[in-house]
Amino acid sequence: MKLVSPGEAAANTNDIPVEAGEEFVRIGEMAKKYGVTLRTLRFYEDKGLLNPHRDGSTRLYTRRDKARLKLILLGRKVGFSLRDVKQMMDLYDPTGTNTRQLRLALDKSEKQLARLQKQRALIDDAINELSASMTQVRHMLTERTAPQASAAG
Amino acid sequence: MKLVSPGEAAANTNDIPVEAGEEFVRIGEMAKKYGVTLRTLRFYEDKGLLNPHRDGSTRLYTRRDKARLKLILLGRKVGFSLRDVKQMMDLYDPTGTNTRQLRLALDKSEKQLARLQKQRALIDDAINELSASMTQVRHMLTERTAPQASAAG
DNA sequence: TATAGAATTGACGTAAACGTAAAAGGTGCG
DNA sequence: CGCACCTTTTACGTTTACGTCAATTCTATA
Repeated sequence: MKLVSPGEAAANTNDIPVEAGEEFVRIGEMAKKYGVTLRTLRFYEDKGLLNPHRDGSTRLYTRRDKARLKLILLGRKVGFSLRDVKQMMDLYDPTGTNTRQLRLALDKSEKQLARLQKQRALIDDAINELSASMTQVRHMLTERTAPQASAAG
Repeated sequence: MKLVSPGEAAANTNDIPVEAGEEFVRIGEMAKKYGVTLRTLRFYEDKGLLNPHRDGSTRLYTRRDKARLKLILLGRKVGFSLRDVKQMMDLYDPTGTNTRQLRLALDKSEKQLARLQKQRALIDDAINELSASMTQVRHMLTERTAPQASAAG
């Protein structure tokens, strides 16, 4: 199988397919296009999140893989683990309504949303405590008075 | 060295010191009092954050150790690493004004505050994105129409 | 004394998401 | 032809803060 001519923004010596319908991309361009490393793409594949075609041993990514990768990255952005993402994607059925998949996604999303809100609360707490102790420390730095138990060992 | 009579809220078979001035506490009570595990206390010691006395091989914690532990827990609460905490505590000098220590603490605190605020921003982003995609999914679940690229694989 | 509970050290395991090195195969360009 | 790149697989390393045994010892109490 032979690939076609070099693409647009490619720093690739090898051939790159940017032709018509079948759009094959190799790992290098794929990585650049989505701001991930080669290692990451191979890792995702190893975890069953991606399944690029092969030309011999060379990975060839299609827009299907791109869509999946987008989902993975979105999932990670909102705090899902790769396992969660995989679990949701594994339910995908191109022939159905994907009700089960959607329900699972919604379920996980609700839980994740709760986690995120809890996290935000924790961070707010931390910010407040930290600010308070910073005030303390500043006092101790300006006034040379009685030391509180704020930054001493 | 012999310890004294059992303490207040102790489920301890062994002796526990709750006498006058010198207040020695063993690892079990220490852990309960601060809501950490034995493993944690030993770990902190291993990392040089705590230095309890010893009765033979038995660790004996004083209020000095309690103060340090409080600081460690506060540090962790606001997101400092144990290394940071140690670095700050190592500068403690009971004979001086601890200016260096305080400055370092303030410095680290400012950076940590920035990190926390960045984190909060990220979490807010995540919450927004997640909420949006949840809305999408809900739509897809109620209407059986054209599937967007939101939860499909 | 037997037993239960507390303590000790040592050392491997865990989680997540890759990083990084190694050793090697393919390929176009000059 | 050979170099410069791209790619491959394998596999150990990293980070942080402990968890989880395991084997052993110490002590007090029944």
